[in-house]
Amino acid sequence: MPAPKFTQIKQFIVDKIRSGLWLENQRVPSENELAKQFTVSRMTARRALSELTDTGILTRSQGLGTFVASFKSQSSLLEIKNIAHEVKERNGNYSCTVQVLESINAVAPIAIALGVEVDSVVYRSVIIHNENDSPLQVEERFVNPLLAKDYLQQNFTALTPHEYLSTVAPLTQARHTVEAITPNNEMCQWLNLYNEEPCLQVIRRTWSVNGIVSFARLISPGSKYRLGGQLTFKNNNKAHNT
Amino acid sequence: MPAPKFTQIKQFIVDKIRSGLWLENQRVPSENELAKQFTVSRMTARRALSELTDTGILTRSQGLGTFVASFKSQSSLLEIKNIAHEVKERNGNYSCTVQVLESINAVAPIAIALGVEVDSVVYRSVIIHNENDSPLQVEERFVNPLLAKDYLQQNFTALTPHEYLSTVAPLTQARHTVEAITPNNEMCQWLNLYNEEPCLQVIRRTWSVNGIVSFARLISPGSKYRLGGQLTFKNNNKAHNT
DNA sequence: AAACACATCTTGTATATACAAGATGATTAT
DNA sequence: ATAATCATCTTGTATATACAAGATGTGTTT
Repeated sequence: MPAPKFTQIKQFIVDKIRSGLWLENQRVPSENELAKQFTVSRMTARRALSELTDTGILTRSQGLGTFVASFKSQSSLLEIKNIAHEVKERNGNYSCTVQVLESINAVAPIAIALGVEVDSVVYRSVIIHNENDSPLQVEERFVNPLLAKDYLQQNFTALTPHEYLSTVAPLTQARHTVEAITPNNEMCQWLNLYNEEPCLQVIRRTWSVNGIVSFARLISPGSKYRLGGQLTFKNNNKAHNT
Repeated sequence: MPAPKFTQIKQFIVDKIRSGLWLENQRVPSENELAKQFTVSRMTARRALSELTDTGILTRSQGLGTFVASFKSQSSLLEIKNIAHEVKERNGNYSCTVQVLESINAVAPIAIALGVEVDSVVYRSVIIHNENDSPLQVEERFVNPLLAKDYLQQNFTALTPHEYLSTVAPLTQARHTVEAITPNNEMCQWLNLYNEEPCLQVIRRTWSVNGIVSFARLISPGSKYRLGGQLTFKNNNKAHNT
């Protein structure tokens, strides 16, 4: 069974660009030209062009034509993956230990980040994620008790906090920031760091319909952890989980 | 002029999910059901479902149906933007100074990263990017001289290295890693750091048809710079630059 | 020379139709 | 009871057609 026609046309265009034959901002054949060239209908040629436009490889302009997208000042993307999956992907031995699971009174910055009143009760958990029994990441999480009231009763060695929270409050949004920080004493102990090593800190806030569900700090030693990402000119594979 | 029909259907679906009425993994109406409900053709309803699938909001499975995508272990994305644009976007005063512009003999790690022979000649530039005359980021770049032979003759205060390289060698791929590092003495001087502050380091390798064009280290003090990103449930706006 | 109208290219939206192919449950035959 | 068949739902691919709307050059008129 051959590849669908629109896929063949996509591949044809991507190859031209990858090989450098078609340069940035250069015009690509119109829908009608491609349709004639590949003896397909205009709608099929259109589908190839549209999908490549959606992935950022082409840009289109009504009345003008279709062009190879420009790289200039194009923003690239980095992935933040689930740490347990990441460890398992590289065949590491994943484990985690729950260090703290408590309810505290929120000081101002925490309260503001969670959208609750200062000094009100919030839940806090600290979990250490290990790769081959060596600490790789500390996850400190503050949770809005109104939106996840059974949080403290969970067994987080079985289900990660993020997975649990996904079930109790449907998430609608997530925001991240990444920065380099100096770990404090407590953090050095958790991460088993002798000297103060710079750490990568990811802050993740997740939102549901009813407000901010939780607020997490993911801290990893700079020598052990890095974020990766790439921007490439290949067909995107659509994965389906049934 | 009202919004196109397929957009209205997309909005309808996104609203249901955002409001929490349709939960993760829940089934959404089929193409035929939506077509009947909105009195449009099946192809129009299909377009709405397909586009939401491409953006990761829905998942589809032939023979089964269409479902609200799961958040579980979903990887989120961070943007790496052009630093000059970033400064200008927040109304800062952008400037840059060229510290180093030379040709050197590549030591092993540099040569390997560039895909050239050890000890062969490569170009090196160090540029400091300032926001309001205070150093925000150091860009150290190693360039393959075969693919950009006029690199040393450029005026990088007018055109950034990345922009220049885009014109001489069509880029086909880019790869990034982000990590937290301790700056060395030289770097502290460039960044005007008195005490050793953790820094965020982005390493960017760009590829063209003929090989690796350049290899850049972008280093910013952790207190001044962070990467941000969000994952949200809104319609994506397609911007077109003519 | 400037302004207008027109033809013609482009992409964008929308429909109707046809068949392929995966999943599922009900029916039927063994 | 088990297995095979079938009908029917779903999504996936592909085409032909129609009109809308943006961009551009070519005449024509003023």
